[in-house]
Amino acid sequence: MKFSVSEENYIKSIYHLQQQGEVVSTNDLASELQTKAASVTDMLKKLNGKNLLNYERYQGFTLSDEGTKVALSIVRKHRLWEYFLVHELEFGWDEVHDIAEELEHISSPLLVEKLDSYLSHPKFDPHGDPIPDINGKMELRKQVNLIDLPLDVEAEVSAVGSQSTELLELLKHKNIGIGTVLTVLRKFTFDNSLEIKVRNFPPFSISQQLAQTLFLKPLYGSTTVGSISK
Amino acid sequence: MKFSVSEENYIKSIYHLQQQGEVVSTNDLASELQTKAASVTDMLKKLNGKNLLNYERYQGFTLSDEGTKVALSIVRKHRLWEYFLVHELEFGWDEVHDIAEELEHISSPLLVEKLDSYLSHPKFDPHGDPIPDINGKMELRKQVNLIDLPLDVEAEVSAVGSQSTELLELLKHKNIGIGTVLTVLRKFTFDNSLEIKVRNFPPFSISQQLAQTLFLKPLYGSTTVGSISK
DNA sequence: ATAAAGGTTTAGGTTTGTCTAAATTTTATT
DNA sequence: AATAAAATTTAGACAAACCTAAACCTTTAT
Repeated sequence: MKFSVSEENYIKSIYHLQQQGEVVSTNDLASELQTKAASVTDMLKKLNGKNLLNYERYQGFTLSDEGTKVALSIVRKHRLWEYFLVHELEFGWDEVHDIAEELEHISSPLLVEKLDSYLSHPKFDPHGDPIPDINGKMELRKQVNLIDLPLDVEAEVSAVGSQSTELLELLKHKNIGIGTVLTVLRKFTFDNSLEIKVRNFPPFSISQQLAQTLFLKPLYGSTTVGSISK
Repeated sequence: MKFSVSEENYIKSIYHLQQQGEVVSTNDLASELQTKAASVTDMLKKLNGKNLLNYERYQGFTLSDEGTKVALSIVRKHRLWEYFLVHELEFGWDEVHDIAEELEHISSPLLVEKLDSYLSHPKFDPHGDPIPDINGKMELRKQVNLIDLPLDVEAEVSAVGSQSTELLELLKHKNIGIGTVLTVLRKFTFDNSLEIKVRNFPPFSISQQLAQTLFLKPLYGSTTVGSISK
């Protein structure tokens, strides 16, 4: 079955919101998509009619198994293209999101599989997010939020919680990226800022807001986890 | 300035029709785009309003300089992507047209330039068509239609006049592709069929219809030719 | 030169995806 | 438990891109 760009964007956003809290609300989706609640309701009816949603009016909604499958295939395309843009075309990891947002709607399934082979089946995109395989399965990194990382434990930055230009600019300034290995030296309760240490750099501090967007993998540990595929 | 996918498709089709005869008609464009004449008129008004056309009602139309610039940038993207699909992703040259038709609408100019560098600035796409550079300039092959090729002259197939599946299927069967070197042994006036010879194959015959779709470059000879760029 | 034929445009309508404003349902408060 | 507040849905409109049918030019043929 084929879907419009608009339908695909709704499906993908619902998927992402579901990662946070079980059920998704009309208003949350509207603000995620920069649109109005009334427009969301219209689209929900349409997607529900195609059996992509579990939807009861006024009660919130989630993706059906079928909807999840569609979402995962879009996420797969998005992350494979991001990988291509960064590792082949030499884009910066902070420049690729908008382009991948367009490329993810190219419809050829054969293209996706050829791209995947060409890139040697990467498991994670340049932001550290896992790339679903053709059946929707992906590796799950045992990730810890930097806020929760114990003192003096070495860990590798594996994902960032947002793609905003502002965040990526700050990370670039502080020389932090996917793969950076660091340890927390001190935590200050006054403002929840952290003093951290990166190899070859003097210690420096980062704010609570920044720490909350960084996810790390304590050195060693990764598991494969199932998902929808029927 | 940004254009919708629909606008871009109209611009590209007008460009291609102009390659054949000077001025383009509403009906020709409608049949090229598989749509109705009335829809074409609607879009013509829109494109004319954006100064992309030279248009007088009932009198046919052509692309303005600005319109030509837009067309060339779309053609550039289409042909670069085709090159990528065939030479990097290992698609067959007969499988890439529809995918490139989608990819050509991805808007990032930086992406196009990075792709061009990545591919080492190719001058011709897998069908033998020239790829415009960033200023719209492209090489022009001194091409001869197979019908017009003199007897016993060695020439290399450099372009095919259509992308129809039927044609490509037949070419595959006869082992003819871009780069194939052949000579014409005889011409039969009864049905205008040709007896041709390809190295390492016994001579075989091809029909007038097929010969008309093949363009060749007599061995050696290519020129750079200017185009819109102001 | 004029009528028929053919091509083009206009008029009015449809679908998709959006919107505002009003109505309805749920939730939160007292 | 009743009502105020907040969230959601419905109703009615709009723009883009398409359509059919009718009107309008241009070309062609007699």
